[in-house]
Amino acid sequence: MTLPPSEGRLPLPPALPRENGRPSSPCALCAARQFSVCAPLDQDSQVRFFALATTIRLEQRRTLFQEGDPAGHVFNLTDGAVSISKALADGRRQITGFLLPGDFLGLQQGDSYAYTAEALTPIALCRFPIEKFQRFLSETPGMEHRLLSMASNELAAAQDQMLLLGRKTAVERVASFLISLSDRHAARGRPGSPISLPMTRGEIADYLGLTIETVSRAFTRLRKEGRIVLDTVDRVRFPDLGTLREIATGG
Amino acid sequence: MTLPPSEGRLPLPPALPRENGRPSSPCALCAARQFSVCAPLDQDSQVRFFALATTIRLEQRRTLFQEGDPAGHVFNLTDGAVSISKALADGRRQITGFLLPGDFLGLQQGDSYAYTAEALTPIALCRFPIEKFQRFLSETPGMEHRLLSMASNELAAAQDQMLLLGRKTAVERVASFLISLSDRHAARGRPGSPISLPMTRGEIADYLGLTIETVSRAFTRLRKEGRIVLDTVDRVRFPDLGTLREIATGG
DNA sequence: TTGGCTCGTTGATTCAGATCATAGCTGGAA
DNA sequence: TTCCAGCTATGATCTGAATCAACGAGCCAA
Repeated sequence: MTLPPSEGRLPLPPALPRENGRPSSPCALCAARQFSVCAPLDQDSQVRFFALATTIRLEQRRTLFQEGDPAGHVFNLTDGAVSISKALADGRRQITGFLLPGDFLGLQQGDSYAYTAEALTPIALCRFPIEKFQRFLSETPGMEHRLLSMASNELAAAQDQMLLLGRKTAVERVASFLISLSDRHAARGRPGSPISLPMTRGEIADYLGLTIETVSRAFTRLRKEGRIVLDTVDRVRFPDLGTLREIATGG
Repeated sequence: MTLPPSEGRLPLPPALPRENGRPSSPCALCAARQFSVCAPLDQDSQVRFFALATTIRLEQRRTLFQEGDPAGHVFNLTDGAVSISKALADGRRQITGFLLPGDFLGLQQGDSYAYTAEALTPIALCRFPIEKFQRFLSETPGMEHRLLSMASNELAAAQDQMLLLGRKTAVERVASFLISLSDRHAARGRPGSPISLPMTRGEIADYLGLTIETVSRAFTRLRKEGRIVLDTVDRVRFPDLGTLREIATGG
């Protein structure tokens, strides 16, 4: 699966004077900023915050960190898409979330990561040493509030996903997945249709608690019933979001 | 299902001078305090915090609030057990969590509750008007930090539950459920075995994404294999937590 | 150009859990 | 004490999704 370089995704920020170092503040150029943890910071705080960060890039399919690794950093995704997942000893895997620019990773209790994070596309992130991040949190009014608000949203999304995994049929799951991706694009001010799918059918299956074959059959059925149009295998249009939303919610 | 009054649960706090009003500070007597959002507060802050609260009791099987209700309050559970759930239009229901004393409810974005909360047993709670609670949060250092830490824990638990719902077999789900209840009891300094189950088989089924019959069969199988002992239908002993834990994690 | 990957789709068959049906148990009400 | 309603357990059957299998398309490397 190859993504068109300039379609359906936020552009990578332009190369910076001290890429992989500590440029003064490229935040002004960061397309993810307004959706990130750093959104409420004033100019001065933003500079202080960014000074703690190292900007990182990672190629598609690479692992950012693994479940069980000692947790030394937290991350703010600025470009690309990431999956976070947990696995059982025998290899069964559940993807618990797909992250988009502005999403935050690594917030954990304890001293090791509770899940694995992998790049679905080439990604860019701000990486913060966890102690510096914690200190900044406690010194900067509004930051914990912002993180709490983001965590609340994540918790609500997690509950929706539990309803999906526990009680929805295969077609309802796929419809819900597409709707929620579309909504997240729209919430970031980008078109909700068409959207590109940066993940494979196998990754969608691991997210929805299904197999590859069942996901494929659900796509086929939605396509034959006219609920979706597959321009390519990784590009979906929604002729009738309303009906799709009804399917997704079991209406 | 009747729970023995003084076994397996924290005792209800003794009747207070102004029950259902605003007593000065019974927090000293509150068995849930050290596990609650209020744990890190000093004596003075605790009194100010409690002054915002109304103490509430609710009978078994009553609804505290419903998905979609306008959200005016947040709650701190001090005694008993609560289920939180979401439902689809046709009645399919997913219980997303069982809350124990010290757990916090109602934290939500937007102006309505995103889930339904029901009393599994007679319960006692501290109820806070949401604006007063928010104001206290912003005025009291450490409170948002504490809530963020609680939300992180909930998020980690939610991810575990997604792995369960997406990828575990029926027996693994029931074993995981029992282990996690046992662990939560132990974390509160109470015995991890035997434990009482304040919920019906139907509620366990709605929590595990199964049917009543499948939950019942899984209990029977675990019992016949010697992994659990059912003293009564709502009281479980664990002769071998190690093996049960292995079953739960797919080992 | 060819060969060998991976990925996605589709068909045939199997199976874990859902559904349907029945019966025993328990606790509260009369 | 009896009765009844709700809960739990268990057997029989059904079914949605998993598994097993085959194949075509796209892509890269030789």
